[in-house]
Amino acid sequence: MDFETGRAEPGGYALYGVRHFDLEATLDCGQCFRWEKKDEGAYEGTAFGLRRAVTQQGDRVFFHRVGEEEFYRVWWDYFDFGRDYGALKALFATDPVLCRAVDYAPGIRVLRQEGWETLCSFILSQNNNIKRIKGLVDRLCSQFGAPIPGGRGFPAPRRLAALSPEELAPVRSGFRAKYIIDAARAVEEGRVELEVLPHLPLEEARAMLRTIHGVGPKVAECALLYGFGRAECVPVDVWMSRVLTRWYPAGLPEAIRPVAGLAQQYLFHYARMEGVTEETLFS
DNA sequence: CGCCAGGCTTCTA
DNA sequence: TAGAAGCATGGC
Repeated sequence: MDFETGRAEPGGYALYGVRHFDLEATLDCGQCFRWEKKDEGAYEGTAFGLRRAVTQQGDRVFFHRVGEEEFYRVWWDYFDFGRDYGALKALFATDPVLCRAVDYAPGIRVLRQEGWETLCSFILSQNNNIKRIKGLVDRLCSQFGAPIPGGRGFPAPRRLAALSPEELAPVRSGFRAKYIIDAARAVEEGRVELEVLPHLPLEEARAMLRTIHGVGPKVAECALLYGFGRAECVPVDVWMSRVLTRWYPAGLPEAIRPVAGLAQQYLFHYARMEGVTEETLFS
């Protein structure tokens, strides 16, 4: 397990002896869009209808205004504590390129986010950068999400299915508005069953998601990996495409394929590291 | 196949 | 500081 002890303390729930966990790298590597770093260094965000703050100092992670019950019901899963990242990284260490990528950002974890929110967020993400995606998700929630203590939750499919593109215009999502509406209607009408996506044979899960207008291969892989727990899914953007072409022309090693999506997260972050150009990276 | 569509951020001159 | 590039998908 990736922490030694957890205990309720005044004001929240604390983990001690946390390993393979870098809050900043995890929340800032393009997999989630509803967390912001506050001035005091805390990350404040919303997931599963809960607005919370999390801080990390070394190997201590503190969940503000969280009790033990909520930690194990919500945040344990969200931060992927059910997975042994020590074992994962031992596997990745067998591959020289992955070894370097993991060393570059050893505390990255792949979050287990809510499926519907993840699907919508990655529909909005297409042809966009992280800063703008955060703005779009924020406006979508503040205008259509149900009130929760301290903010708004992510709008339910039923709420969005009833909207027209004109009503979604204040979100300023451009041509993606009609995609969000189709996704919401697909869920409402039962054309897409979110509950089965974690268990369906992978090709069927992909095909089901791609019946939604505006969901292509990249968005489908993102939703399955980040929102439906499908660790074998690999979103291939322009950076991952370069990584795969240069270092894995025959594909990722067999042993890594069941967790290829997690490998992807380290490789993607490494490939995009600051100050590195295509020439230095691929020389 | 190639091009364009919202709109915004980031990169480049 | 202006202008260009980039982004993922679908429609033509």
